Amino acid sequence: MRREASILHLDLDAFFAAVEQRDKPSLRGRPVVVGGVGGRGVVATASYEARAFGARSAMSTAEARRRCPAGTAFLGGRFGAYRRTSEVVMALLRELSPLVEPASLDEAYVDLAAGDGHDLSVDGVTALGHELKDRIADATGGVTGSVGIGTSKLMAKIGSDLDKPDGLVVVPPGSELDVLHPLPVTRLGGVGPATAERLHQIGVKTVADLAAKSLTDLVALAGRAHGASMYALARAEDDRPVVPDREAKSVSAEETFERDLTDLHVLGREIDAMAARVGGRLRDSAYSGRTVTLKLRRYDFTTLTRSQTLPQPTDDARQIAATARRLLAEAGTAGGLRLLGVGVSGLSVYAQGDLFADDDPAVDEGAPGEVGSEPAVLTADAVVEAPGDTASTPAERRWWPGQDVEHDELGHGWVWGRGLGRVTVRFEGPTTAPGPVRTLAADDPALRPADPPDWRPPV
DNA sequence: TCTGGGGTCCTAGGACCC
DNA sequence: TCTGGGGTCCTAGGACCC
Repeated sequence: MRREASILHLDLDAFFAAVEQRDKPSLRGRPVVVGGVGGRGVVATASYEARAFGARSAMSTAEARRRCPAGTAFLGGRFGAYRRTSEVVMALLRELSPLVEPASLDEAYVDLAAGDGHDLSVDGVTALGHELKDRIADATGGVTGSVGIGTSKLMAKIGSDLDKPDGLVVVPPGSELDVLHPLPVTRLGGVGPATAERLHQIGVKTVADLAAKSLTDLVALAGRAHGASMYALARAEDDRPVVPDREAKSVSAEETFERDLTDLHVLGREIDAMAARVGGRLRDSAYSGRTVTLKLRRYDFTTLTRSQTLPQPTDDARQIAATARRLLAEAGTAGGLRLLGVGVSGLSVYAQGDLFADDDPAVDEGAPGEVGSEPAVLTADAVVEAPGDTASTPAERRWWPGQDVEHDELGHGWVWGRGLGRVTVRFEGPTTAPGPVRTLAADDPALRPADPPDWRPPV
C-alpha cells in the first residue's frame, strides 16, 4: 500500500443514459433506459430518474417496462456516441498522468504519482478531483462522474462508489480499514453472488467479518487465488499497478435470438455473420488467434462451450466459421438454442495469413463457411421477431428506438417508435430545444439513418 | 415476455514429455 | 513391467466485472 493517496478512480454516472439525455433534450430530467429493446433484452443503464422507479442494470427490459411509467424512453444503445464521449474523457485523464487504465467505456484508473508535479496531499488531490470533474462536465456537454482517490486501486474504487452520483471521496492514508470494514463483502471486487452466499453461510457479512477469517478458511472456501485475494483485500492490502494498454486475450461475438432456433442452416448463417465480425475486428487490430470457441445457450439457459485449437493462428472469417460450424454440428441443437457465440483466443500479433488465401475483404465477408452452406451475409429476412415486437415489415425493421436519423426537410432527429408501417421521430439535437414529433411512413425515402450528432455548441 | 454482450481470470483433468 | 514428479498444452466450465 502506498503512503499517499495517489490512485484515482473515475466512474461516469449512468453513462449511456447520460449521453442519451445530452443528445436528446426532450429526455432531460425524464426516466431513460438503455439496453436491449427486444423481447429478451436486459437493461444496460438506467438514468437516475428511471432508478427511482426501480429500473436497474441487468434487469430484463420487460421488468423495467413494468416498473417505469408511461413516457419512459426505452432506447437501444448508440455505442459510437458513447465511445466518442469516452475518448474525450480518457484524453482528459491522460493529461493528469501517462498511466491511465480504462476499465470500460465509463470507468478508468489513473496513477497520479506517475504524473507531473501533482500535490499528493489530501487537500491537493481533493482540489485535483474537483477540477477534473468540472473539466469532464465542460468537455462532454454535461456528463458527470464520481471520483474516488486513495492509496490503492481498491480504495480508489471504493471511494468513487461512496457518494454517487457526481461525488468525490478521498480516502486519507491510514483510514483505509475504517472505511472498508463496515462495508458488506459484496463491495469488494471479485465477491459476487456465489462467493457472497458461501461467505454468508459461515457468518461473514461485512469486510470486518471477512478480515477475521484465516487464510486457510478462505482458500478452502473459494480456491487458492480467490481466497488469497479476499484475505489481502479485507486488510486493504492491494498493490495492483495501474496498467495502460492491456493486450487483448480474446475477441468474440454472440447473439441471443428473439426465438429459440434449431435449424442448422439458419444457425450456420448466424455463425457466418458472427465469424465475419470477429474476423474483421481481428484484422482491424492486427491480431490472429489459434483457438476457436463456439458458445451455445440452450432453451433452458444451460450454457456450454466447445473449442478447437488450430495448427496456425487465423483472422480469416471463413476458417473461423468453418471451425465453429463443425463444433455446432458435433454439439447439436436439440431442444433449440437461444444463443450462439463465436470467439477466437490464443491471440498473437503475427498475422500468419494463408499465403494462398484471397484477401479481398468483400469476398472475405461474404464467403460461405463451408461447401454447401448458405451465404454469410445476414439479411433482414433472417431476423426473427419477438411476438411482442411491433415491427412486422422489412421497412419497419430499419428503425430502432433511439437511432439517429436525418430527414430531407425536418433535419436531425431520433426514432421513438415503429409499427403499423410507420416510424415516429422526434426532431431535435443536443443544441436545440426539445423538438416536435412526427410520424412518417417507415419507407419514407426522405428519411435515413444518420451518424450521432455533434453535441458541441457552435463557437 | 425472466435472465445481453463483451470481456478476464481461475480451476481441474487428461495427454504428453522429460 | 513399476512408481513418481514437474511442466506445458488443450478443453470445459464457472465466477465475476462493466
